[in-house]
Amino acid sequence: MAMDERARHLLKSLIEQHIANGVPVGSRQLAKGAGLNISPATVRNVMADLEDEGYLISPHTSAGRIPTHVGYRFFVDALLRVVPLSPESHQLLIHRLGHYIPDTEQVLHAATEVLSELTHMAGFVRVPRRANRTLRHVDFLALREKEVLAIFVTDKGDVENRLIRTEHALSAAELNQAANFFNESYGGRPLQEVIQHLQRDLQQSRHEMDRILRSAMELGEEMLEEDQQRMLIEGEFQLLDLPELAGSERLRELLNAVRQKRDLVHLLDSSMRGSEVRLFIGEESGFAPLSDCSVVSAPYVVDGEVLGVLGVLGVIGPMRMPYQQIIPLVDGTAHLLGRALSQS
Amino acid sequence: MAMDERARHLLKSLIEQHIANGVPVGSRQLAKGAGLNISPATVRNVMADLEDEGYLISPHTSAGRIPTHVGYRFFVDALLRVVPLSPESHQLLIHRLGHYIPDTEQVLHAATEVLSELTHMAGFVRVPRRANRTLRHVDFLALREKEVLAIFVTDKGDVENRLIRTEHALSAAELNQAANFFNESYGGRPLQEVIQHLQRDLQQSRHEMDRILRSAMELGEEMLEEDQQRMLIEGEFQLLDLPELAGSERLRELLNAVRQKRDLVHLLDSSMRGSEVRLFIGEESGFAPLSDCSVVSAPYVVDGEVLGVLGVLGVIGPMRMPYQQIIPLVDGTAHLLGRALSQS
DNA sequence: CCTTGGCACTCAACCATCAGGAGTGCTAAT
DNA sequence: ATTAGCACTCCTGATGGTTGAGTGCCAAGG
Repeated sequence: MAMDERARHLLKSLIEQHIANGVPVGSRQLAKGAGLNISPATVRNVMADLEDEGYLISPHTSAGRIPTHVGYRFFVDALLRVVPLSPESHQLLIHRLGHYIPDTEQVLHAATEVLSELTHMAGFVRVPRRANRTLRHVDFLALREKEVLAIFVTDKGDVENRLIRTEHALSAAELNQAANFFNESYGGRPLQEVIQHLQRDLQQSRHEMDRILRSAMELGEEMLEEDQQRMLIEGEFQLLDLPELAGSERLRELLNAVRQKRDLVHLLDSSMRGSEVRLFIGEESGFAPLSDCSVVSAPYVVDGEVLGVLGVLGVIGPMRMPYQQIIPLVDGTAHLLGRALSQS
Repeated sequence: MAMDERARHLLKSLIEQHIANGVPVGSRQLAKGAGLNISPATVRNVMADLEDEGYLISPHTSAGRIPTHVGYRFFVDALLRVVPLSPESHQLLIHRLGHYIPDTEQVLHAATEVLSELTHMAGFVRVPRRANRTLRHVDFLALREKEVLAIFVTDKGDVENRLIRTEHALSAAELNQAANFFNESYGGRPLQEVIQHLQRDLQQSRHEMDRILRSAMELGEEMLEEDQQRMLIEGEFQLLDLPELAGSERLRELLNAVRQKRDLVHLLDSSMRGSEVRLFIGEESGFAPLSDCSVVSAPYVVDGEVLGVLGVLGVIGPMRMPYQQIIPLVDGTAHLLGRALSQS
């Protein structure tokens, strides 16, 4: 059964009130706040219906009603009118992300921080996948007697390094030769391809220099793996003073879960397809510690949609969050971050 | 006035009981627990004296007594007998830090984690100062049209990189030449010296290539500065379920302070001189958010005392912590970490 | 049929009261 | 100097009544 126009209005008003105050909303309050000229009794009838249909729930007999996650979902899908970003927020965003900063890390960090600051919730930025990186340059340096430092550089400017122990001392000349070989054979080729090649070629080889190459290959693998997992999070502590979560146990779990990041990363990667803001409200995330929270995420695109690189960012907060403002904020941040990382 | 032998014993017993249970200790309890054959009334007299002298305090009229930070200080200085590390803990330490891992970051991380795990408190490791690093190698790579990636490597295997925008496109040959010049002029020289030199030489120059060198110099400066501030912290959340801090406000402050790290770093650097475990109990740290906490820290030495490198590590927890076990644990971790980082 | 006032009912929150227990300080006797 | 005894304080938990917000249902009125 389709919902009554009036019922929709009341639901909307109820959720807005609850978002604003955080307390359950009663019929008297709602009747007044909704601006319709109807009595609390009528409102009660409507509320009872909404409860039957799963949009509302009553914490206990004599305490108004609060939205369920189904209610919130209906609210954001059908009732919510997103407001444009406030000028101050927009200014701040531009100021922090609007101009070119060459260091990727720094930009990602700035984005995480600004999300957390403006929303007073936990902000996160998933480090973009760079599956299509190509190898730009490799160096092998002899640091001490039997230690070689391998340095990998990709065309995107990612640099990764690792110390490798060797069984015999290797001369600078030998290492140079190996690096040259590496650069000539693999320079400019996709990292993934490089690794596959190496994996085949070095299968049985036992030569010392090949051991170095193999270690180097492992390093390359790490580079691909690592950013599979990386995610910046800022402002988790803001979650500490959300009254709805304040009760001990769940909060600990949540913070730990956020710290672990693993499942979170999973959840978010699924939301990377598509180019719109996405919401996970309460249980919708299918991830227990987040049952009381909502996640608002948006993918961002670096260097064009086709060959480009994708990432996700967003915020984690209570279900009761001001979606009208949070959504455009997350959206705007995603656009700006994408642009900041794209500029050549 | 020197403290009575019996008073000392009672103070010791009281603090031990309080550390074990977390609740204020009354005269009856204490009389029983101390093993002396005296009545609660006598104990009360002694306790009253100890309170007058500032070692104890009574939360309210009819609730036993708890130690003040002065009491704890006297306890650890004069009464505490440190027990040797438990075999299990020792095993775990050895397992996690006992063998050589070439990657410094990884070792530091492992140490932080193991501190937090074994103590159930927040563990931290201050990244060692490497003021005496020398420059090992420099690379300049043209990534895109007008972007140069500068890579610095020190003799200790630290690698740092930064993207530099240039006004004109520079050829690979030009960059190579610059890098060669750099490596030949400065390779093997202390980083600090390199920077000073560059600062003098590049003062007025406006040539594009010199701009790159100047950017490179700034990168070098960052390398020196950065690890001035760096510190790893793990397990802050463990502090969440300390009943004594559970009360909201202070905890938020503490977590934020820990997050900021700045003042903490200050505090710890002061404790780096000397080679022993050091304790800051409650207000002693002179750092408000830590008023309810104790910090147990120990310096660690990498590559020998004279030319070596110094760092600090330790834990942050409630004043009421089992010092007898925490102290040797922090001490042991410091030794092992020092050794793990020293092995060639 | 929808709306509304009325009414009985429920329940959390607040408050006061009370008993019990732990602990203290003081005093007087040993 | 030690200790038993005692009066006193204060926290804690249980009990119970009151209040106020809110509900559900019903019956009357548009």
